[in-house]
Amino acid sequence: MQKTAKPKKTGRAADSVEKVYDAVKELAVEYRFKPGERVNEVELATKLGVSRTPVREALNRLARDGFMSFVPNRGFHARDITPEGVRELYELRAAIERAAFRLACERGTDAEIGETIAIWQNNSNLGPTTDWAAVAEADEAFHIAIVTLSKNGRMLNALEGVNSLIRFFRRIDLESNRRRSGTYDEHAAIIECLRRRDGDVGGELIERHITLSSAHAVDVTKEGLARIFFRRPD
Amino acid sequence: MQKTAKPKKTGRAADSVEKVYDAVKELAVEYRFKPGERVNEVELATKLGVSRTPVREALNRLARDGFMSFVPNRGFHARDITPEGVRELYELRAAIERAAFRLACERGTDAEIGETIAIWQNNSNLGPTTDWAAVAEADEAFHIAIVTLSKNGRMLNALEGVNSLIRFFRRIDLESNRRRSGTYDEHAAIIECLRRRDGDVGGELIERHITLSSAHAVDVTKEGLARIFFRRPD
DNA sequence: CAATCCATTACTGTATACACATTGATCTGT
DNA sequence: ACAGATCAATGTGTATACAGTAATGGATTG
Repeated sequence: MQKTAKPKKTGRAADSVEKVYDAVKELAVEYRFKPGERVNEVELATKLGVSRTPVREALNRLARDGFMSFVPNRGFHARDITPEGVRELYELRAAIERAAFRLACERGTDAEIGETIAIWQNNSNLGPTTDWAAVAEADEAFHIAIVTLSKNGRMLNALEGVNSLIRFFRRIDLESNRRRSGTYDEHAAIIECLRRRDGDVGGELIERHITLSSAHAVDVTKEGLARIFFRRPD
Repeated sequence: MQKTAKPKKTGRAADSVEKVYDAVKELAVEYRFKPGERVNEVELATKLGVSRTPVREALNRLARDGFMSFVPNRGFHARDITPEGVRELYELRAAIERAAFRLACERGTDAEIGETIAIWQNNSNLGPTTDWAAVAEADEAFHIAIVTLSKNGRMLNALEGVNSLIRFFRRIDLESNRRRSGTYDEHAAIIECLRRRDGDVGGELIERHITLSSAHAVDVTKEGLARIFFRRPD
């Protein structure tokens, strides 16, 4: 009997909430829900092959993550999309990453810093490409790597939450002409500060690096709206 | 028929989750659950007069807030208490407040800044007191007021989450001799920077102000442990 | 024709039932 | 006495039922 073929004969799933959470989070990250739209629990439950109970538990989690708003007797509604919201997220990200960079310079071992630099050098060898999803993924990984060096799991956790909330916009931002050019040099300068363990200068650099993106909040929001409403429903 | 006596004749509560969330969060904030202890769903549900369904929904929210950890098939467990965890929270708080202070200096109107200063002056007129809960509350309000001026709701939200996670320790910290003395002067210096809209200097001050507390993480954790395990069960 | 009212439909909120997993105490063989 | 097996008791995970609330659409009225 193959293991992957059948989900075993298990009478109980026992991890439905996690599965629903991951699936719905993915939908929410990509704005598959229209902004402000009510999320129908039975529909979602049916589509995912579970009952409403685990769906509601997952939605409660997602609400605390910032992906859903909840109105009593009116259920869960997908997050909105506004320039202010995007700007605020970028500003929070900048705050976390600046502080984390300074801690990383204090706490990262030589080996860890060297490893981080090596990974960046490999990833930046992508050369010219049009796979923006891959570029965005590498960018996110770069920033995560630095915050990991801060040895502050709470900051890392908070950053991951923010990242999932802005991922949709970050991709748009990186695709735009404005950011494409500068990103490499900015990362290079940040990496150089990390090598020198210059937390003050590097912290300022990374803060500005991110703030530059927050300045485009209006543009990426417009483009995001277009993608949400013009894409094929699939 | 009195209104408060009976919860009306309503057949459905319709806000059980909110009530449970608030009640259990209060317990978690004050460490009424022993660190790591499994939270018994039926027991909690019975005590609160509801069924397990809203209890589990509330616990799922609290898990995302950082008050509970969740292990499949083993339910929800109360958060741990460790010096590293406390330190990490203070560091995250410092990161948010520093950035928010700079934004507050840019974005707060003269009226808002004046109002914030006035509130602080009033609150600092408490004089010598031993009502540490009130002192801690005023302290938290002071910091919240500044972050509010940043006009960044996401930062404010994140800070409120962190605040609820460290409130237990903050009170201990403020009660200790170490912090009691310096706090007033530090706040005064920060307020003066806000008046001058000096975001850079004030940001550094507030960051250091908070980092000073993070340096006591080990001490407040020890004292916290003692209070958790030695207090009367009530 | 527009606005309002009302009945019907659709959806949410909570309780309960039951299957499965874990836990821990008792038993067994050595 | 003790490590491992066994089994009952406890507790979690999900589905379902039902009560109550909002949303919808058509009839009614000005």
